[in-house]
Amino acid sequence: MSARTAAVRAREAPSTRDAILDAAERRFAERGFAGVSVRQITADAGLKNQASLYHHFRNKRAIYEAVLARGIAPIVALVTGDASGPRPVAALTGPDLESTLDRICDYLAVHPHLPRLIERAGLDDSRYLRGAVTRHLRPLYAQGMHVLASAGTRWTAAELPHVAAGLYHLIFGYFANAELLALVTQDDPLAPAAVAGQRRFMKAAVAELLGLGPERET
Amino acid sequence: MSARTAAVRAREAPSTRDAILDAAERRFAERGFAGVSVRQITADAGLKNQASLYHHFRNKRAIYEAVLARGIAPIVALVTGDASGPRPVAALTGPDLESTLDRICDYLAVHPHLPRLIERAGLDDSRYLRGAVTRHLRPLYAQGMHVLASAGTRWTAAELPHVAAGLYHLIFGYFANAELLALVTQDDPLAPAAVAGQRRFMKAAVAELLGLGPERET
Amino acid sequence: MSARTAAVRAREAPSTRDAILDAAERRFAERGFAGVSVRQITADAGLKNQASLYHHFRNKRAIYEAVLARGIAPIVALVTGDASGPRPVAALTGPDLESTLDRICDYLAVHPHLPRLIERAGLDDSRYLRGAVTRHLRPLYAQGMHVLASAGTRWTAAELPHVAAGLYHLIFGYFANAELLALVTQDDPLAPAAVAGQRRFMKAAVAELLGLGPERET
Amino acid sequence: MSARTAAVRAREAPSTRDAILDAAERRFAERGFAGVSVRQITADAGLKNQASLYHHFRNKRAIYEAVLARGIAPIVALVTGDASGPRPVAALTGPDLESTLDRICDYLAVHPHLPRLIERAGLDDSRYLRGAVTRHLRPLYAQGMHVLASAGTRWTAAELPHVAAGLYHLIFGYFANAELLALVTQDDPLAPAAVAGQRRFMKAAVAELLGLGPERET
DNA sequence: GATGAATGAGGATTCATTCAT
DNA sequence: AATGAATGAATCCTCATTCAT
Repeated sequence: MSARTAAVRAREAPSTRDAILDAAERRFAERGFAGVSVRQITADAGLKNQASLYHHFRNKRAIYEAVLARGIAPIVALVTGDASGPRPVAALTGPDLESTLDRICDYLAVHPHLPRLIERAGLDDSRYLRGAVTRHLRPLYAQGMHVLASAGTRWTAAELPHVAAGLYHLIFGYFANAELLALVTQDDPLAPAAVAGQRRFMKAAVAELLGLGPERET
Repeated sequence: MSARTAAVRAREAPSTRDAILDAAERRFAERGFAGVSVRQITADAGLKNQASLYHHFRNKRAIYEAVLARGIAPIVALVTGDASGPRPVAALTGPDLESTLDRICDYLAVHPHLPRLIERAGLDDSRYLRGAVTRHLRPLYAQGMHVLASAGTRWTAAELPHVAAGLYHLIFGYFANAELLALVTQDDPLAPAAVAGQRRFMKAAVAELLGLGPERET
Repeated sequence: MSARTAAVRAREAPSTRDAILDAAERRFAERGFAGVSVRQITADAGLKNQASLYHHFRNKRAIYEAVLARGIAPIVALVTGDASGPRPVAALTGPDLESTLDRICDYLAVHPHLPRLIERAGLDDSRYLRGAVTRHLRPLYAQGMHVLASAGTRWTAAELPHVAAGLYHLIFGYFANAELLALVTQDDPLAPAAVAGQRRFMKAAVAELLGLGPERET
Repeated sequence: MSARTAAVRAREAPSTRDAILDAAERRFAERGFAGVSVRQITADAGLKNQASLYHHFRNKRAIYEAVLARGIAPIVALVTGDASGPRPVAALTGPDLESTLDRICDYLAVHPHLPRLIERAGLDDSRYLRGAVTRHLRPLYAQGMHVLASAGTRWTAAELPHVAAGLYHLIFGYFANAELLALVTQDDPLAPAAVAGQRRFMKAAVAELLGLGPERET
């Protein structure tokens, strides 16, 4: 049932449920959980009545969690290299590093409200997302730490969490704060040229921080 | 009378207005603008009634803006070196860099909800904080860009905005997301040891990114 | 379904919406827009909660406007003779005049809060009812002027607006101010005898003012 | 004390108390008792704080009643011929009628918000102005009835109240509803020409209704 | 699966009023 | 006489949710 339903769903048009999630994702990213009303979501989803929404989700929080889960999953997959196995040590050391960063950058540039949503969730009172954290973020973190440790950077074990957090903010912060950045720089941070610039900077910075960049090898 | 009153006010009683701002600052940092009710703020501020609050602020947004202004100012001062003049090129190049980062780190570690508040504001629908941005953040950004440009880093002019954003996220992200980090790492990121670690990492990372670190001089 | 539903609605249950309008009409007539609280209206309408009301009307003003529209329409119809065409010149000249005044008098005596409501609306800050005026009152006025002009009274064109206003106040004022009148005269102005008296006076006065009364012909 | 205080007050500048009454009079006329806030009144009166107002009036209602009393008195005086004695039978019969109507018309044209205020008070829930009615309006009414009765009109005793009410509405309605009239006719009803027209119409109508007009003498 | 109606709780804000200064 | 601050109650309206259809 689960598999078949999913398959059917994937094919079969925006399916209301997805329309709700789409609308909610955009809204939650822009205004946060408390700043979005169920009414807005249903309206955006093309429903005429809020009651319809409760056919698909138990309550507002359930929508939020579904949005979060659906948004985080592909990003996690991006980092772990889609194969959710524990293999991708290379992803952070060899030439794979570059392609991983490229994929992340591509994805975030196209879905800038996802990092925004996630960053916001991180800032929110943590008891509201304990679930998502333990389910998605902690494994990701654990793996990242493992990779970092076995990659032979120059950082001590005690420093690794700081490195990890730093990389995370470096990469996600740009896209998450695109709107603010636009306001400050008066330039569109998601324009192709700007994204290209960010990609270059990001790669260089990551390489340098990890002590693996080409510049350091000379 | 006016002068004395002001002086008295500055010293003694939290003056209601400050109590409101204090309460609001904490709440807004934790839950965001939409997530905080005026009722909560007044209660936290020790007022018996919401109406009292409106004697000091026109509306909820005015409180928010006052909180933001009050919170951003000292941080801006920290970066610019208190003297708001255009002098602090050295702050990012010479030995002053270290002390500036130290001061920032110290301040953020003691007031971790301020970076959280600011980061949140950055994520919020920008039209709600256009004021704060143009008043506080843009000047700060302009100065940062100026300093970066004259500091002789290896980055091109086009890359500088990315560098600036990166530094910002690197430094503020850690403290802003302390609670999330605690959840993920199961360790207190604001414990002295952790802060010390972050300080070391931060300095090293900044030095490296700016191409001014001791390692790069060889 | 739509047609049948409408038909059903028209017959049975006060349909909530009408209950709201009924309650609001009475209240607004008694106390004016500002003097009535939404709470009172919902309570009078038999609703348990104010929120229910907002399912039928966008806000308090929308209720007010609906009440006004619903209240003015039949009165306009009364004056224009139901057929909203431009025919009713006779209504003010021939024997129809008497019957028109009779119908108006009958209607106002049964719904005394309608003239009260309308008079109140006229006194209120005009920007709040510009809509109702241009939609209902101006056409009515235009038609009245047309009839008056073609009725061959002794008044000049410049005097006609004053005549029209005078007739309006003469006819509606009595019923609108019934409560005040009761207080002053210590008699019920809506008692059958009193209404009959008013009917006689009204007819005589109108006839005289228009120069069409039987007394003047002798 | 009363006499001297009054004398002093009359001389001595707008005296706050009068400023409050002036502001309240305008506001109450425009929006009615419930539609005016104490804040607005104090602001209009040039006071910086609502508390100041309570130095001069016990509460909002006291202001309203003072405004009403102050506003009605001169109008009553106008009708009764200033000498508040029971003499003015002539005022409605002889040549004095014209001059009385002239004085009323002059006064109302200059103070159009007074009839508006009074008409509004008449429409309001009567229990709020029972005081004003019994103190000011009932005596006026009684006297009017007396005059009418002894003036020898063609109306029967039973019809006289209707005549009185009709005259009242005829005369006061025009000025009270000036704003509405302006909206409907798209002309300023208080412009000199319009007032002159109203004066002519009013005199003619009153004369006719009382059966005393020059036309009727033939 | 979708909708219209209803509802209790709570949202921000304003009300008239009082008190100490 | 005037003001700043405080307050309980009320304002209009929106919240998320449920139920019958």
